[in-house]
Amino acid sequence: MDGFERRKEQSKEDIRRAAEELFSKFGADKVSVNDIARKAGVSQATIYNNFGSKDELVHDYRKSIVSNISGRFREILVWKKSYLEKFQGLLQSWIDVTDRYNIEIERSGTKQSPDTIGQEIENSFREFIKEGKEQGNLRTDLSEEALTAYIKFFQQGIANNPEIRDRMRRDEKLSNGLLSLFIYGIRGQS
Amino acid sequence: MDGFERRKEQSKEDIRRAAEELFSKFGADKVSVNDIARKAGVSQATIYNNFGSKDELVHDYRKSIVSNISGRFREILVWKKSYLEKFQGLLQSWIDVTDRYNIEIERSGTKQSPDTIGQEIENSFREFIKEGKEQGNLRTDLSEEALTAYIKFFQQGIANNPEIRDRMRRDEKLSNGLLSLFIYGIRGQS
Amino acid sequence: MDGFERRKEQSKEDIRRAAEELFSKFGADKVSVNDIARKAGVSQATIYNNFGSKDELVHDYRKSIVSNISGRFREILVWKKSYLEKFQGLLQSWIDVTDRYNIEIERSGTKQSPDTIGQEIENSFREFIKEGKEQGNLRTDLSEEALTAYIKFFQQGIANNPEIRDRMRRDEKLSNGLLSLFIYGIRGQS
Amino acid sequence: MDGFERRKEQSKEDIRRAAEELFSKFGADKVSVNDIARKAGVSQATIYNNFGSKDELVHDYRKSIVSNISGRFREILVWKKSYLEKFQGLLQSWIDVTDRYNIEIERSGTKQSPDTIGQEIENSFREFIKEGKEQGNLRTDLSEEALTAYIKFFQQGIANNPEIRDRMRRDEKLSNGLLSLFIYGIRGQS
DNA sequence: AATGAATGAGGGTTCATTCAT
DNA sequence: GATGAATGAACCCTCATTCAT
Repeated sequence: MDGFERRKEQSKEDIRRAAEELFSKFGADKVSVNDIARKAGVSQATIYNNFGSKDELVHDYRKSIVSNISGRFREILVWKKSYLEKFQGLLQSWIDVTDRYNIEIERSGTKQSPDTIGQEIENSFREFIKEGKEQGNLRTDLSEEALTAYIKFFQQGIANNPEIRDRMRRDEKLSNGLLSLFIYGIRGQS
Repeated sequence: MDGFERRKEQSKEDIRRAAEELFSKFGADKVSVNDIARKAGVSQATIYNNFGSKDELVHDYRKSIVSNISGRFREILVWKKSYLEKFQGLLQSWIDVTDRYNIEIERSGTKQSPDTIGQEIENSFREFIKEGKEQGNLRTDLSEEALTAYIKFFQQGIANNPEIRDRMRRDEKLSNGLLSLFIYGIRGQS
Repeated sequence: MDGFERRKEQSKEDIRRAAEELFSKFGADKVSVNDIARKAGVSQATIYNNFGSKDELVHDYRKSIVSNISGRFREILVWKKSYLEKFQGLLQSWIDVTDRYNIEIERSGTKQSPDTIGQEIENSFREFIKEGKEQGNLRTDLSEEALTAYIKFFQQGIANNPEIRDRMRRDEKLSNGLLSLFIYGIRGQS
Repeated sequence: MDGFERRKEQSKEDIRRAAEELFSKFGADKVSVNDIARKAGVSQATIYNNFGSKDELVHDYRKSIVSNISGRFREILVWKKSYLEKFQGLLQSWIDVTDRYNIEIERSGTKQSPDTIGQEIENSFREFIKEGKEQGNLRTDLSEEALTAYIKFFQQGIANNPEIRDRMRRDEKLSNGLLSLFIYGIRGQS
């Protein structure tokens, strides 16, 4: 990659970074192309040269999240550890990614592109659930559907509540408590 | 209240109703003041005379949700039924309200007002948890904080996933499955 | 019409007038909404309030031309005068309208709306041709198609050549010459 | 001409060709420099290196039309054929060129350069008219001005109405009809 | 000499808000 | 008190043009 390409990649990366920061802070809807341009130190036109449209920029942003998550999750799923430890790993990964991107769980019902992020997570967890059931780590009396929804609630809950994420990081008791709740429910281990 | 004031209240109520319908259908961001005015059959200016700004109209909308929820929850909390039945009642209420208002979980980081809706729900549940612990219906080994977060995840999960709400309504197994998961977690009843 | 409506109509008429002047001078493509707004002494938004889009404003402009022409032509077609005098009348009308609007003959082949102006003129002339043939004022050895095209060339020729229009107005000899050419062609009266 | 210059000329010719194709298809206004660059397989900057500005490129395009027409016309004017046949030849040439370049008749009032194409045609025809008058093929009772305008109307009529050109090519009767009209006018040969 | 990248100026359009009546 | 009309600021996007390499 010579000087030219480096410069282009530099700009593109600057834009990406600026977009990431702003999108994650305020949500893509609230961020204008102008905002991003200012933050990246380029003109609006440069953004269009590099990404074509705001939509594509948002797309790129979401794709980068997905790829980030996918990578982390794939790694964890092959860990040689206990099911619980893996689950903790997934949760921690999820918290990290969520924190970084301040992911918005997209509302369905709009004409937006499908929620690729949620989809990716769901797929990963689905595999995890199958494994858990097979290995006797999960209840077998419930449908995959119910388990998926349950896990989804957790995952989204973490995504949507930064203040809880915050407290989890500082307060291990809360972290463990939630994990325990997840595993044993509100009734607790008998 | 004389004729004038009655008419004024009439307009105000029309606006409120129009706003509610549109906000709940498309989200406050996607609805313009003009949209509301047309739907309410008044001029935009009338909206400003009555509410001062769009922000205040949104505020009003959110407050009406809160008061709606509060009422329902207060009723349920004094039911003479089992803890579980009450919980089911709360959940159902929450689903109903969520469906009606298509509640958006507000993101922090913006200059918006604090998430009054979530706050209200949280308060109600906090009381419910206290009661549950006292009556031995909930694990006592976990902090109120953890339990609150857990319940919040559930509540938001239902709010944010209309397709799951939908399936719950049609498929009692899923509904019961999720309730069971909530109560006993993924490990299941021992 | 009270003060309110008058004000609105005032603005709308101002905008129309400004648009007409600019469109006719530079062509709709070269005129921006901002140009019109400045000339009309209103904000761009006002134009959108009144016309919805630039396209509709252009539409309105073209429709007003058509209706202007139509009226004039209809009047002339019922004149109790000789065929030639009528033709002169039509031509003069056409020159006047063309001068006022500096009509662009739209290029076919683009996705623009059909050339309603040309269409209207053509219709009027078609009727005129039929009458001329019936009354023995026009050659009957030629197809209506050929005659229509011939007349169209004349009409467009006048539209597209302001400098000729100009000279025609000042120099009756040219005017009569062209009329004679139209009637007897380059060979001349035998 | 060494390798460098040859390559430069190559680029320049590529650009010209691309511009011609696009201008003639969509009109100079609707074609962006980028469009041309992509089609020519060069960078936008190369276009500026070779032509200085888009305006000059348009200029160049129009000049090439003029030179094309001029050449054809000059050839025809020295034909050893009847006046009518020559006229037919001119007309046919004009149709061909018009079809190839999809010539736009420029509107006055803009800051564009004068209509060089029309000017060139006019000059050619002026000569032709002089010849026609001298040889008794044209009426002598009319000013050169009127005759020129008459011919111009025809020429522009053909340029501006592709659908008529089309029908002329397929339907010899229309073609002959128009020629006859041109020669004998609407009154017809006595 | 050719290029990839960047840009300023301007395009059409929307919207929350204000103001004269 | 309600309204019709008007508006400034912002939004996304395009394009002719320039400049470092």
